[in-house]
Amino acid sequence: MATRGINKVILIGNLGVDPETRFTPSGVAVANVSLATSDSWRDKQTGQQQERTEWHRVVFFNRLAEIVGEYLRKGSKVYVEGRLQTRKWQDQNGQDRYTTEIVANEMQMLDSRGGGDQGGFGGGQGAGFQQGGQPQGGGFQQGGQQQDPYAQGRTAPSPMAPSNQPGGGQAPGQPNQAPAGGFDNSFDDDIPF
Amino acid sequence: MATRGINKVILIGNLGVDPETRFTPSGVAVANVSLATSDSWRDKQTGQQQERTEWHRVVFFNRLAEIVGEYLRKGSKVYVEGRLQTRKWQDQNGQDRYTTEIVANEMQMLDSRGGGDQGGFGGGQGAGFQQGGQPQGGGFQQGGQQQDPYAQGRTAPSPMAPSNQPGGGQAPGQPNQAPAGGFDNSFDDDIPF
Amino acid sequence: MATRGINKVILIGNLGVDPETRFTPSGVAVANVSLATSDSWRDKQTGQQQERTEWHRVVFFNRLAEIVGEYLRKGSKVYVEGRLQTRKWQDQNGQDRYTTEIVANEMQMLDSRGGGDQGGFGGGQGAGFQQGGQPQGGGFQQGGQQQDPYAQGRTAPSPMAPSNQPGGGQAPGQPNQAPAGGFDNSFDDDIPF
Amino acid sequence: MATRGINKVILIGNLGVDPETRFTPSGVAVANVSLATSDSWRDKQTGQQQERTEWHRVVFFNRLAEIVGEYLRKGSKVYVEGRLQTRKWQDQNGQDRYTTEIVANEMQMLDSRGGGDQGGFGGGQGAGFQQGGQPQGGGFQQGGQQQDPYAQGRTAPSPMAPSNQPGGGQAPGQPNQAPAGGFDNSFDDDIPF
DNA sequence: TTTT
DNA sequence: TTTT
Repeated sequence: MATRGINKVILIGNLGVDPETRFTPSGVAVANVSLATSDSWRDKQTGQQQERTEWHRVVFFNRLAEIVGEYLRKGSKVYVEGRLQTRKWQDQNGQDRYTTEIVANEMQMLDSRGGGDQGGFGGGQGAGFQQGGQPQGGGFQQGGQQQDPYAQGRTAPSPMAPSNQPGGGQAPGQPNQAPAGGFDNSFDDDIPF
Repeated sequence: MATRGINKVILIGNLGVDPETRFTPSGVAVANVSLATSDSWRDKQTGQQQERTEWHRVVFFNRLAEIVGEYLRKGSKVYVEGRLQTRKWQDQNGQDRYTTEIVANEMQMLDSRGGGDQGGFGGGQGAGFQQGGQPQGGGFQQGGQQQDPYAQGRTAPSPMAPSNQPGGGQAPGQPNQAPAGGFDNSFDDDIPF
Repeated sequence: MATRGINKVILIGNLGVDPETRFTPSGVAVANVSLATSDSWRDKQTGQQQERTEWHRVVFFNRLAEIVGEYLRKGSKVYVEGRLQTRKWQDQNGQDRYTTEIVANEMQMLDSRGGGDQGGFGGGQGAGFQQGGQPQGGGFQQGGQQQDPYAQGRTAPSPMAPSNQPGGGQAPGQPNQAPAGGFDNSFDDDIPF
Repeated sequence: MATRGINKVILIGNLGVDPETRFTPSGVAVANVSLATSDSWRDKQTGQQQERTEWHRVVFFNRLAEIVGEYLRKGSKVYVEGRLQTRKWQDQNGQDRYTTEIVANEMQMLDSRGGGDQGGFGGGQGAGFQQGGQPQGGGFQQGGQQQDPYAQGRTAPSPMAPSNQPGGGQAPGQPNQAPAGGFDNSFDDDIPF
């Protein structure tokens, strides 16, 4: 009921890839999104126009995750409100790694027609959705240490849906959209997202 | 002048340790702070009271950094507004690592007497400070890849801010963020902050 | 379930007077608060230090209202998050008037000991509270036109708890904390709050 | 330089009418905009779908005002960040009136093609603009009491106070907010904006 | 009407 | 590592 301190993030940006939606074993929908925000400014020294893009890893749960999976696409412009959360996980060498995500509790689509590079969007201009309770996701994401380095942005299971199978990849039969097994992911050992 | 997208963070929390303030070779003040925000809620299943603390790495530049270094202490309660920024750096194995920070552009002290466990605070209740321009810090923090795993929260130079201490850390006179050879930091190889 | 557009206000300030808490006929707790935020800056022309205080009318409902009534006092420092809402009402000449309020959905006490000029505060430093659902207050505040010019900050019934008594003043027997009947309020006919 | 307290508003909505841009006698550009945000929810009692639109009066100064005047149109979808400010003015009976506005310091266009019902928009998807200093507008809007009831929503009827009167409105060519002599404005005596 |  |  109570909250001590404020932890609030507000983003407006575009999806870098299609959302990855999956379900936890307990049936909770989870969607991961990579969101770009860009700053541009003129360098005072050189007078050059500068631009930097910041990529944000955003996680949605429950109904919000389903809406994200259904309506958002690569390129979609969205408003996201949420809170910062840093997860700890271990890479394949057993070393601790940290990934900071925005756990969304509100989302608004800012495109007229879904914005992405794919059609079939049913929403209008600026449809918005909220998520009630705090600590979403059935608590499984509050977890401390996770053994799974795989994450959004790769064709690999997400850390949000950890699976400790040795050979890497997704155990068959799991309600996960990620492609299964047998692929070499050694190239991205250190990539947190 | 222009900004595409919104990237905004609002935090109210307490400092976990005293701020680390230093100056870049070009004379820009930089302060690092570790800020805790806590959520508490009652678990619906067990009825148990739950609490989770989230730690945020916050970076201040210029005048804001000086104020932080002067007035904030471990335990201080502050309001911080800023933007999210993920830095890439390499650990000693040459592997890419990422650290997400809040680059502050506004700060307000929310203690009556500095709040920390140390006295000597000159501020009153709720003194506030803002920072004008965007991309602060002379641009050096916009950098892409950094070689330096050292960070705030350790008695070691931060990647943001090399310090010239003799006994380990940064070699004197080295105007860069690279780790100075010869000191043992193996204990924190994987700690991004 | 859906929201179109974003309407968000974030305030940190001090109460100008004790909160006014009352209950609607249907039993919903309502608290009104007058919150001050101040800007200070140096005038570029004259070099003079300038200060301006902005007063905000904040409304709390349900549990949040009860907490406000119990723990906040004149002088208390609080964080408030909510949405803007403009109410229309009619003055005694039947002319339309408008009052803009912040309908709070989150509140955090930022004092160590309640901060106000009155004791008996049970909270600690930074106790926080949220309110779940949107459109709070049982919907009665969504109302269009209200006949009641009385408002917070006066010893008079609030527009939030409208009562259409002809002679002005509070009808006896209503579950309202405001002082009842027989007082002259003609002097503030045009004051919206 | 300092700010005591936080006074922040974040809106995403659509313009109800074309912006009204003008210049103060000292040459400061000022743009007024009426922005709609809508909430929709399902009534718990009746199960009926409910919707409410909130209208916000937003003021832009300087460069931001010029951009608004040039690129925004009725229907445009925008992100606005600013602070709340309540102005006091007197109606023709000498009675004090109050109008609450959002003084914008950041604006982002969220349409692909300006969104409004008029073409000619040069911006892309999500062009953003900020305004540096605080107290914008040359200080004239910080004023305490203003004698001038004229505001946005005249020359062009505001959605808040629509009046399609032919003879009313602002005298043409008058590039300021001062009351135009000898014109009948009795019809909107009580309209604060 | 607050706060510094 | 903070705070309650």
